[in-house]
Amino acid sequence: MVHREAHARRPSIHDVANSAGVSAATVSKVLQGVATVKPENVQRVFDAVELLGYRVDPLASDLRRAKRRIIGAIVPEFESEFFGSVITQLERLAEQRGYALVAASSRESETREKEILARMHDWRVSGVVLAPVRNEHGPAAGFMKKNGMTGVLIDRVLADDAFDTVSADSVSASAEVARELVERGHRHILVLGLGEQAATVRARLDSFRESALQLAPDTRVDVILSESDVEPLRSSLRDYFAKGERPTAVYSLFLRGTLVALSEFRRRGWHCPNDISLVGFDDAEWMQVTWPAIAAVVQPVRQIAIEAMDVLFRRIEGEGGPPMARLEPCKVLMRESVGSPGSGPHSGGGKRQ
Amino acid sequence: MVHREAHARRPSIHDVANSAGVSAATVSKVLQGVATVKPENVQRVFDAVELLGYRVDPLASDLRRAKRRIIGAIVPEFESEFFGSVITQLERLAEQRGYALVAASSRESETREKEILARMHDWRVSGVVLAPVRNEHGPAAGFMKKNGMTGVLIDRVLADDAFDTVSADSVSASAEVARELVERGHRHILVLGLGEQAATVRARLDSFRESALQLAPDTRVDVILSESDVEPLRSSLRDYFAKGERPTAVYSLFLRGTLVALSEFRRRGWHCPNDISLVGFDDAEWMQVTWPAIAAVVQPVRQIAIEAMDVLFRRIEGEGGPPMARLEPCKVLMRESVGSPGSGPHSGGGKRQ
DNA sequence: CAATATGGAAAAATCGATTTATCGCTTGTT
DNA sequence: AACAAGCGATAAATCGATTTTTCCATATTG
Repeated sequence: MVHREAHARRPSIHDVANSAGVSAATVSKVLQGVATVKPENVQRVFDAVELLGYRVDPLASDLRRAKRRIIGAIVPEFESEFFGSVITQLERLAEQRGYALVAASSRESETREKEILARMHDWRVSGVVLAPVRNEHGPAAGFMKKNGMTGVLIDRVLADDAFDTVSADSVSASAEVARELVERGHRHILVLGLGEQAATVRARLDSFRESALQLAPDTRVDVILSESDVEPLRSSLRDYFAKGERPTAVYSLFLRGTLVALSEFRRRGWHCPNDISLVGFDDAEWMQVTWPAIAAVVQPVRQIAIEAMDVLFRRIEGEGGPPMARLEPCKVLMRESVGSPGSGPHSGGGKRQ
Repeated sequence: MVHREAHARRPSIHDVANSAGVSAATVSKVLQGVATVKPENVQRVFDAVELLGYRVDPLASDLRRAKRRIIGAIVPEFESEFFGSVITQLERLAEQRGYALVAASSRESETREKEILARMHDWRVSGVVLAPVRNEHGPAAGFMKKNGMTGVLIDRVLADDAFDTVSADSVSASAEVARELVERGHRHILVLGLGEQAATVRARLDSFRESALQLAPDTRVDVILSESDVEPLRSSLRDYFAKGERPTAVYSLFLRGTLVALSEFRRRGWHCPNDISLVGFDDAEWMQVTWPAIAAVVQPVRQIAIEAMDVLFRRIEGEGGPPMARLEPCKVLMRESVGSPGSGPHSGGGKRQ
């Protein structure tokens, strides 16, 4: 009985109107809950909707309404746990407000980032949550500003004078990591960072160094800045160790750095935490099950998403005022990969001189 | 000079028409490359487009065209590397064909899966790539069939009589894992599977068992089927070991199982591969850098995405014929977590009796 | 009882495009 | 010179909704 409907055209509001014996305008009003419709007609419309299995076409609807109930989200990649959960949370929050989330990945390219943004502008999205590849000054942000788009920048950003920003308070977290390491006796620490996002990385770095030096002025902090690709990173690290450098701890400011550090340790036969300690910025599910469990700074993903959506919707609803820069606190989980220096075979034997 | 444009309404095709001194129809034709327009007018239109910064509204355009150039993608979660790359690839392929990809996550809920599908139907997407939470017989697939949507099912599916399917050839891969383990001397193997996706898991299991028994009839294959949540899985595994079971190898059919197995080993002080060997279905970036590197079955993500999009677009373009079921070959990477049994302290001491 | 107010619904305009039908003008044919 | 054909372009219809305007009854008022 329902069979022949399978391939028929979907019913439009006019089909419903015909079936109910009223005008399309009345159907629209009923579905939007306008009160000035006779109860009898309301019933007829609902019956017709039921009978035909009608559902409004949100895109056609939005076309007339001028603003589209779509939020765009742009992240550098889908593959990571972090951005994966960011998208999940944003999706949840957008849907809660009756908006659809359209997600896209810039694949770590600023050019693509701008193209995607242009496409979202074509789609007339109501707002955009952008996790920029690099920082808040990229071409994408420029595009948004130029075209008067409303948007929020998250993650790899500092305070900005054009957009609201929400990010993890990696500065405080880095200070805390410094404290944890120094208190355990580490005085020679290597920090791994991404060279591309100058300002944010610098902030973390400065915070880390300052905090470490304040607690123990004789602390030596080495820094390797690299790209996100595995290979260049790996070779910088290899060169560094080949020079004979023997830090007692490594703090990686990004996930892939943690991974590469770990694999370099492995290649050299060093074990955490006996030979060297390791802390990574950004947590991952595997870190707590490997041996040793890897210490990590956990970003408040959920909170970042909530705040971002919150401020975004306030702007969409027309709230004015200067851009706000939110920093959400991180949690620092000191797991087994961190210990005191000097207990392992390698650091015991050949102390840095 | 561009300042006051910032907050103005976006130019429509009529604005371009006015500016160029032609009709909207002509503008449309020029932008679509229809040849029957005087070169002079073509130029005027392009100039006006340039001047106003006009871009077509793809949604309004699609409204008239009847079919929308949108592909929907539904995956159980965004957080995993696997589905993350699936989405990335699908996005790439859709864009290549001039379509936009709209991705959503079902968050491992069949109810939500169906709701999302309904929403995509509301959006009048041209096609859907669905990675079902459970299998090809869920309510979502039913919905698609009932509403005559064109779609491809991927990942957790077997051949289906209503939809094209593309998935990793986990059956052959499982047989290969069985061979690798048996050849190394393993005769007591524990397999961890997800209980929810009965058919697919059963297929892998049967293939594994059959292959193992054929090579060594005295092989014992234990099975634990669990949900995807960490805790129930962990406790089943714990109970199993508490009973005194001492398999020499574990083959986990899903990523989280691998993770949990690893953490249980750790808790008990067992090391891979000396005390027990471990192979996981599904590879992850961290697996090759931890110690030991974890052996894994690598799914052909890229190939799955390519084939899925390929058949999807053929169907969109109207190609008929019976549904096809594609299986893409996996790669089995035997890393350090796999060895021969009987060399480690625990298995050497208390052999299973 | 005529004039006005009002409630409810239909008709028409609109959103931003595409597509079809139509029209005016030039050119070619006889 | 008259008519058909063809080219280019425009007007109008359309997609599926929402919103504004109009309209017809009935109810209220003077």
